Amino acid sequence: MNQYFDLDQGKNVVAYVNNNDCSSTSGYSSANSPTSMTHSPAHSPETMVLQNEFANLNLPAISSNSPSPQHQLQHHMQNSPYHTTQASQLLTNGNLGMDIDVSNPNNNSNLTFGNMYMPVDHFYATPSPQSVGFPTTTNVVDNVTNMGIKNEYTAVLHIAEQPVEKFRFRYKSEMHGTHGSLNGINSKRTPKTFPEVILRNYKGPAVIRCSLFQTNLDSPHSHQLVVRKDEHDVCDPHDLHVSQDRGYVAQFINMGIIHTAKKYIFDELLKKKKDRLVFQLGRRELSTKQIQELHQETEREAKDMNLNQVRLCFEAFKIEENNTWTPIAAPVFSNAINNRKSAQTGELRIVRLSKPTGSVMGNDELILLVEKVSKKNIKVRFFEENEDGETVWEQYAKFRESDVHHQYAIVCQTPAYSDKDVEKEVAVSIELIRPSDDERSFPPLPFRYKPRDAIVSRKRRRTCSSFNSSSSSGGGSGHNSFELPKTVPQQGLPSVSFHDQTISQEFGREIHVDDLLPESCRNILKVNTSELEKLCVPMLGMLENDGHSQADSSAALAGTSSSGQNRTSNYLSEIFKIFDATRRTSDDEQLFKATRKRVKDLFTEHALNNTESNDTLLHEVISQRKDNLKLAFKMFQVMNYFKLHELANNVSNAEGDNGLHVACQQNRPHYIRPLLALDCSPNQQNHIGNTALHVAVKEEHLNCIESFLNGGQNIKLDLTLKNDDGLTPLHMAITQNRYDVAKKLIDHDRSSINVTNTKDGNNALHMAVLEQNLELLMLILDAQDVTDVLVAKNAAGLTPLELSRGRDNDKCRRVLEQVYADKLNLPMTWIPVNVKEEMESSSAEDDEESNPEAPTMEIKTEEPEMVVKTEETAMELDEIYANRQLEKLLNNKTRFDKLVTLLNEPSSRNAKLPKWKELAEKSSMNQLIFLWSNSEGMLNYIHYKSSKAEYKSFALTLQAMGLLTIHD
DNA sequence: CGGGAATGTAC
DNA sequence: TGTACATTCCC
Repeated sequence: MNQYFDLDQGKNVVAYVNNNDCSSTSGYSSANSPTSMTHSPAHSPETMVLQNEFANLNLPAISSNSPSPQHQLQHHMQNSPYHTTQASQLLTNGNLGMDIDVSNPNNNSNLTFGNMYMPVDHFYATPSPQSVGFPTTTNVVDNVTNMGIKNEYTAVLHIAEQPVEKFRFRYKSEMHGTHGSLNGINSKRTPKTFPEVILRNYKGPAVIRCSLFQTNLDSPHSHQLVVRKDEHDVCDPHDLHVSQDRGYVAQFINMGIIHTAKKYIFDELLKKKKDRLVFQLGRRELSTKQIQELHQETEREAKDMNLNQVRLCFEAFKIEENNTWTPIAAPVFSNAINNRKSAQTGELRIVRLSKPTGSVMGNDELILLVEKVSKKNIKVRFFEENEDGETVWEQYAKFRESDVHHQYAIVCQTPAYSDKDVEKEVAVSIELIRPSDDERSFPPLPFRYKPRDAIVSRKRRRTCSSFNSSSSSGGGSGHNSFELPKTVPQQGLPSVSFHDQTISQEFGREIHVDDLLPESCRNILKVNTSELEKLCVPMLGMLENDGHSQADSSAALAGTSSSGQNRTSNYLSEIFKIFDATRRTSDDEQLFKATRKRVKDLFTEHALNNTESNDTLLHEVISQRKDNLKLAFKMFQVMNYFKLHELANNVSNAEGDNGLHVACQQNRPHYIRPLLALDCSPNQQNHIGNTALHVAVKEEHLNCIESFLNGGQNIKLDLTLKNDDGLTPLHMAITQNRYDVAKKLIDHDRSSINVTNTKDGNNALHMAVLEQNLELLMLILDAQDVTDVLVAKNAAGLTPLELSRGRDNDKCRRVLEQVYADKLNLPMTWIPVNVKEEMESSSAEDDEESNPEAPTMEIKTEEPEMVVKTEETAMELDEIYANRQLEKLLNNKTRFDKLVTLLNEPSSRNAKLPKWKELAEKSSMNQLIFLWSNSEGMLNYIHYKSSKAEYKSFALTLQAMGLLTIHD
């Protein structure tokens, strides 16, 4: 009667019993319309079958089974009050007869699992001939003391493998095609595991049943637990036969969960409950009253059933000789299975932060992009843990419900950090918490609190404090080596041109200003100051009368002039005047020192008066709206002359920018080398963590980048510095898909490719993969010793290769797989000049958008050196090129078909030999020829099954035969 | 397979 | 009419 089949295709320990085919296939179907439910189940076709099938079902009273520990626990936690109440009620009522009280207001679960196997139920509810005698079964030890309250089965069901915690429930309309199955919690790609139970303490054959239950009630769930069986989804319950020789293990394989649509919840639930009751009652028809009560109960349950959470119920039965099913163990329930797609139960994840840093003071606006959350049920937790993983600090971000945007973004304000006076950045973590189930996002994202000082005092320290120190040194007592040049420069004569002087002498080398200046500017410095002054005056606005003495000038300068521009020009003019005067009387060391101090003070004073921006003269001179080379270089000259390097070195404005930042922002590369020579630090990070190089990259000012990188050997550029977005300049270049920029950076310092960003832990290679930028990918792979980059894992624990597999990123994946496979460092510049045109023409024919990685040709023309390769490399390039062409060929149906036709033609060498066979021979695949009947087979082999070597060889052979490029 | 988006429905 | 959530559809 029962049909059996092995879930595991015959070799598994258990057999699947399809015991209610009919009822289950229609169980959830929408065809099962509301109206069909009005039928009395007793007369519905499904039930008829059920009845026939289980006509002899017997539920013998298992006298006196006190609950197993598991059982007890279960009920203790879930409905113990009811259980006892119900049981005693049944006992005391004594006249229940056929009627089970299904309307017990106490609890929705009148028909709980627990109680349905209680002898009292059976005693009163199933007075069928078979039941009346209820012989104690041989396998169940009867140690009743108090019927109905203490049940005990000796046999015990044990869950050996829980189901996964999260699983996508699918609607019925989604059930075509194969989707994932409900795996065990320990399941991996290989080996897979499945929910599994073991029946212990029992001898003889038994059946283990698995069905879908609600999580809060001991009642079936309206969703369907289905197993795919020849085109049909068979609904729960699912029964598996177990026996001693199989170790009593039941593994439930290949199950899916169907999300019952709202409108069918009631119907499905009612149906399940009816079926269940009928089964328990030994298959007799239900009385009208029973049905009525079932309806009411179902209505209640359906109203607030958790549709996103289910659990599995496992039961064990013994099939008696008369084909009655006797429970032999207390039912057990799996952990909850959550609907992966629901915002209420799905995984929490922070996809991205708007910025990875904030002030210790808190209240910074932070935007989190997140996976589906519900605004009423989400928190953002900031926390800090010590080495032992103990939480030492936590705070929640502030936001309102309306700050949760469309379930996918949260705009919140950072909490203040516990210690507002930290000296260094503090690394903390951020996670999402869903209060309803205490689910957390994983992994936590790093966030850095920046010291108050970093913002405020960087401003003060760098600008003001350096000024302060200089003014406080007013006594003239040198406290700093800069201030006491042992030798006063003797060249301070008007006739001495700037380019005779050297700067950066500390470096033990000489940089001639000449070298640094653009051709066009050189003779500027030859003009004397008064001429120069004339030149700059019109640009800066009129100078005040030069009647000020040095003593009173500062008041006048700082004074009331309304425009900042004007003030600047006043200061400049004053400084220049001093400069000129000093140069004329340069012999006096004392005078030089005094003058130097005077200049410095003016410089400082000017910046301090720029209360808004804190810009220094240097900043202003560099960043004028209209670039004024003469003025700027004059400024450099002054600073150099007076040895004011420390001013240039670390003076930053309110934004934390030094002169280099400004130059890069304004795209004025000609200032970069002079500034570097003046010790303006290239590694200084402004208030958002950007170095000047970051700025140049961000603005894509190539010339600036170049100037930087060519700054000279003594300039120690640190390419590993990360800005507040957690990115190095290289990372930014990749994000911006700037091959040219990235190349310059990598050429300058290869080691910088190993740096991971602090945003998501990706390194340059990861990022190139994400950008799907093959050129960049190759560029990075080309760097020597890329092993580290290849194996580095990002925050999500993925290597670049794994990352490339994640998405539709075929090209990158293939390249990476190749590289990983044979640890061959592919040359990055892979397209030799001689094939460029060909590439261009053939790729032009490809649909452009499907070819985002199509090489950008300008890159190659811009970088002629990259295509200059040794012969050896050229070979490799050929190979790569051929591989790539072949790939294109195989992927393009039109061309593929053409090639098939072409190769089916007879060989030119031998009319009896088709071209494809010739090809196979030449590419050393003659042993495989028997596999194919024509060229198509061979091409498919090459496309999908060939080894790398075969593929390569085939590509080269095809190329040699001139067949690699086929045009439409 | 999973991810994502379009479409539908109820407030 | 707009929003959130449900359902279906699609790659």
